[in-house]
This record gives sequence, structure tokens and C-alpha cells, in this order.
Amino acid sequence: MAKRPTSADIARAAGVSKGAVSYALNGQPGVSEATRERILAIAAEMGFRPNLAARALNGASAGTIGLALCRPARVLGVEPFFMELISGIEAALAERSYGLTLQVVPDHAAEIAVYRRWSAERRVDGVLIVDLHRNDDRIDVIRELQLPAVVIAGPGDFGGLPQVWSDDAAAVTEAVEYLCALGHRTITRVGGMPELLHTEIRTRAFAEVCERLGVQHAVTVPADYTAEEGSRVTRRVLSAPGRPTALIYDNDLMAVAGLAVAQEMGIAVPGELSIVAWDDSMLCRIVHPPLTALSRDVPAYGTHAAHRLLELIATGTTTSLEDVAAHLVPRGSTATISSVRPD
Amino acid sequence: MAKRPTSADIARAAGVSKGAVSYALNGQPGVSEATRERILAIAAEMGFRPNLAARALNGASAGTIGLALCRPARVLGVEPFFMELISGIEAALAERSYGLTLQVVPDHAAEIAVYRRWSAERRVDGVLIVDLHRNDDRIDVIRELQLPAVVIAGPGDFGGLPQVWSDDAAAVTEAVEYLCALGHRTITRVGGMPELLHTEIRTRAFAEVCERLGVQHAVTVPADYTAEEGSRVTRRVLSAPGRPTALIYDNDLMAVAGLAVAQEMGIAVPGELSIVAWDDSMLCRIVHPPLTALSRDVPAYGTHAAHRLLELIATGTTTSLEDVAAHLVPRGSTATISSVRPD
DNA sequence: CTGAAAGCGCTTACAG
DNA sequence: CTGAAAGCGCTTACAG
Repeated sequence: MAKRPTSADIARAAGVSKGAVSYALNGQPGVSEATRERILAIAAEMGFRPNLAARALNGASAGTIGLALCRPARVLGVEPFFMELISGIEAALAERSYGLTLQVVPDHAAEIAVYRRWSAERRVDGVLIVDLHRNDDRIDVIRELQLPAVVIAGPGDFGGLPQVWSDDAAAVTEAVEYLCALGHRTITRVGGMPELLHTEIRTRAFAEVCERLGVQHAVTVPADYTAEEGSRVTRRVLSAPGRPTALIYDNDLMAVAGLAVAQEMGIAVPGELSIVAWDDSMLCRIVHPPLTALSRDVPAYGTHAAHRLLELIATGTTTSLEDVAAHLVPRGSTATISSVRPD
Repeated sequence: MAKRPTSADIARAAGVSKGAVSYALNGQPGVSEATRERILAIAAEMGFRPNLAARALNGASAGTIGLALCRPARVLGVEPFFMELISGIEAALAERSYGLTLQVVPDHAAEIAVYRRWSAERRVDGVLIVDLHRNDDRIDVIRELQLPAVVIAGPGDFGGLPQVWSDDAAAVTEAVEYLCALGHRTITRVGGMPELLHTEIRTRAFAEVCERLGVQHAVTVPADYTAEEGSRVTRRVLSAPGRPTALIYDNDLMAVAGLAVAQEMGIAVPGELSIVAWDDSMLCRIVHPPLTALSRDVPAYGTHAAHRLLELIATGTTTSLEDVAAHLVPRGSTATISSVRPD
């Protein structure tokens, strides 16, 4: 195979200098239109592609953004959220021929080390940050490194970093109002990790709406998004005296696992128990009955965040975005309580 | 923020040349042990990290491998296989601080364009190739580009590229033998895309074992791995006269969707219908009844492939690997047929 | 064992 | 509008 042509080869073939080639290729002024076209034609003919490393050395972009995921691999494998998010991110990057560098990390310390390495090596032009905590120690590092970043979380103050978020409080409120309208008065929520900011936001909103509507038992039980813990927690909740008539889960995976537990315990869904899932993936539709869900367009969410980050990288500034909130999609897993167990 | 130190800064601080710094950092001969340690200490103290672009410009590796995925985003989001594979790949890369660059592509032509770009830009040191076809046109391009690559597929001849594979024929044979032992004589398989090499291998093995064991109706119906088509195909198969007593699905997502269809049609699983899923993810365990599955360690599969690719990149050569075949894990979705519908 | 120099392939002031 | 030169931050022969 012939050696790949360099800009010097193009320059020689076109009878111009390397500088002219560079200007022509990058659409910069400094060459006449005729010369530009001739250079472009020759470059295309010779299959020239600029060496990315050489560009990067001159301070050009790496053409790549980074995403570090701090979840156990077994959760990533089965939870649709992240893969859908990644799909959406990819869609935005593809338009600009940007790449995505993925890294799975065990904890925040490791994630911070990854950011330091990426920054030092100029491996990425910016990062997307997910799963924010309150007082998240990653924020300070990102600022110290001056690494362009968009936070996928909110609302909140993340050291001034732009954020893409949706109103989880509104969504959980909609779900509880719906369940109350169906007659439910004891509702348990199986939440995500308490240290996550969006868990906290949902927990507070859940407590508030329940108090406002006079829900008698409104408890949030923490869990970790895995099917295993979804099963375990559900079994415990449904075995205790005065069990709830409705369950809200913070992700679809736990909701599906919870549905299986209810069925295994002979508790009819939705006759005796209503179930609402957060995040509406295929999982919610392939079980029986299909699950009522708080649905949102996760890929679009990723696309929006990636667009913001690309803008930030290109122009040095971008805006935060409040994306559309999840909305309730009623399916077979929710029903009025009075019809089966009149109080 | 202070400017990042360069090797020249380290050299100045240590009172040596840049060359000495390079030798010290890379464990090359050319500096005394004492000097090396002093340089290393100073580099660490100053937080020095070599600029990746500068290294790459000298022919060093990009420190990244590429994975192009040619599946619709909606499938990627919900099918556990790829995310599990990626988890495993990540695990292998993390040991060596290698990155993974992901790209979702719509078709083979786009995938080939991505390989050309990655190669030309030196963006990746090598690639992992999945979802092989017979006479796959990607192979020639990879060879033309001289891009280090490991094929995750087999057995087969992929232009001499090393391959990591498992014996799908043995696995499907095991499943059919088991179903036959339970008394099933009409078995339908809901397969993956026919153009995929592993679909072809499974289809042939399925036909062979069925003929050998005297299965009367042994049909493979093609599908596309999505839950939607899994439902549609299952509904059709179960609605036709002389419906099978056992179904084998080429992935877990379609199997779970098929189970839901059987339940919606009032067909008892496993009483009247046995179901076997290929790929054993959490999906198979969270449905009711849990699905008998052809189980394999997908993350390990990814890890092995990544290790091979890293070896190929580092040494210029590597070996193919026949990974362990999927094995049957019996669960609640399979039972003897005679107990319910004696022939 | 060590230092000075050239070069990787681009980009970008700087002269003409 | 164009050309020659310097420089990005490393690595690697090549002399001492």
C-alpha cells in the first residue's frame, strides 16, 4: 500500500506551498478561488486526509468528546437509558464527524483521574457529565482543567457549567396526581441512589405532592436501579402489613422486576396494585400488562446535550436547556383502586 | 491555570535534554538509573503528561480502538448484547489506558467510510468488527487500509483476520436436543437477520440437528432482533394451524416479546409452549416464567476480543480464539410436552 | 551514558 | 494573493 499523502505531497503536485494547501483545505482566505479549487481537486484525487495528530499539535480540536460512565457494567448492559442516551449523542456527533470516547469507571475518583488524563493528553475536546451529586466533586476538577463540559442534570448550580435537564419534579407530580385521581391513597416509590441529584429532586417532589393531595402513606425506598434490588425491595414492600396500592419506580428495569414479584406473590396488577415506571423503554411494553410509564425521548435528550457541547467547544459559550419533561403514558398497569378493593 | 508543562520544561527543571526526558519516561535505555529516577520524580511533581498528539505524530499509537455498530439506535438502546460486549471491551482497554471510540452507522457503506476516515486520520490503532456477513465487503477495505482488526465472528475465513468466536452450532444443537428429550417434535426458530453469518450458522445447525432427531416441523422464521418483530412473528406462528410446541429465539429481546404474545393469546408457558432464548441477560430472569436460555459470558467475549486486538496492535500478530460456547440454562419456560398435551 | 539536531505533518504569522 | 519559515511537543537516530 502506498504511503498516505501529506500536505507536502499535495503542495508539490499542485505546485504551491504547504501553507496554500492548508488555507485551501480549511476554507481560509489566502488563496485565490481558482487555486483553491485546483488544490481541492488534487487533494481529493490523491485521497488526502489531514493527519489528525498534526492538527491537534497546532491546537486544533481532537474531534472527540468524552463520556465517563460510573455505573457497574452489569447495570449498563441491561438498563436502556444509557444506551439510548449514547445513541442520541452519536446522532449529534455524526453530523460533525465527531467521535465519542467512552470510559466506564468504578467511582468518582477514577472518573476524575480520567478527566485529568483526557485533558492532559488532549484526547477529548470536551465532556458530557451525568449522574450529578449534590456538591459534586467532579465539577471543581472540570473547572480547574478548563475542560468544556455540559452537565446532563438539573436544575441546579454546577459551578456555572451549562446544563441540559428536564423537570423531574413535574413528572413525578403528574404521576402521583394521576394515581390519586384513580383513588390511590397509599403510594410507595422505589427510588434510585439517594446521592444522585435527580433522585433527591424526585424524592422531594414526591413528598410534596403526596402531602398536598393527602396521600396517607407516601414512602420512598432507596434502591440502585438494578433488577435484583427492584425485586428485593418490592418483595419487602408488598410483604409488609398495610401494603401500598400503587408503586412508582425510578427506572423501568426495577419496575419490570417489581411486576414479576407482584405476579409471583399472586397480587393482581392492576387489580390490586398499580405500577408506574420511570423511563419508558421497550421493557415497559413487552411485559404483561404493559407498564404505565413516565416517558421521555432519551435519545433526543442526548442529542441536545451533545449539540450544546459542540457549540461550547466551537464558540466558547453555550446556553442551558430545559428539555421537555417526562409525561405520563397510561397503559395496563394502572387502574382505579375502588373497583377491586373498595375502602 | 498554569500552562501544562512540556517535556522541555521537565528537561530544563532536571537539567537534562528533552531526549533524556523521553527515554526516562518511556523506560528506554539511554539514561542512567539515577537520572531516570530524578526525571521521573520531577515529571510527577510538575504533573507532566505527554501530549498525545505529539506522540502520535511520531508514529506512536493513538491509544484508542474503534468500534462501529451497524444497528438501528432503537435496537442498541434495548438489546443488552452490545452494551454487555462494550462493558467487556472497556474492561480490557482500561488495563492499558486505552480508549474506545464508538460510532453508530446506518449501513456498511457508511461503516466503510468510517474505517477510511479513522485510518487516514490515525484516530484509532485498530478496530473490532462485528456482525459479519458472508463475503463481507468490509474485510477487503480493512485489509487495504492495513488497519489492525479482530473479527468477532466465526468460524470462517475473513481474509486472514484473527477472529474471536464461539460455537453457535453446538449451542443450538444442545437446545434442540434438550427440547427433543422433553418430547417436542415441532419446533420453530425465530432467527436473526439472514444475511448475518452467525444467523446462517445457527440456521444450518438447527436444520441438521432437527433432521437427525426427527423433528417433524423445523422451521426458521427470519426476524430482525427487535421486540416488535419478535411479537409479530410469534403471533403469526402461534396463530397458524399445527402450531409448534417449542420456540427458539435468536436473542433475548424477541424471546421476551414472544412470551408476552403467548400469554396474551392464552397459551400456557411452559404447559403448552416451551421457549428458549439466545443470550441470557437480566431480561430472561425478570419475566414470568423466567426463560430457559443459551447463556454465555458476553462481557468476557468482548474482553477476549479486545485483548487480542491490543496484542495485534502491540506486536503485529495475534491468534484467533474459540471462546466457550453458549450453554443451556434451563428455567421455567421449558417443560415436557407430554404432560399437558399427550400426543 | 548524555546532548544537540532533525523530523513527524500540519497551521499560522510574516514577508514579498 | 502567494511563498518561505517557524513552531506545536514529542521521538529517535546521530555524535560526543
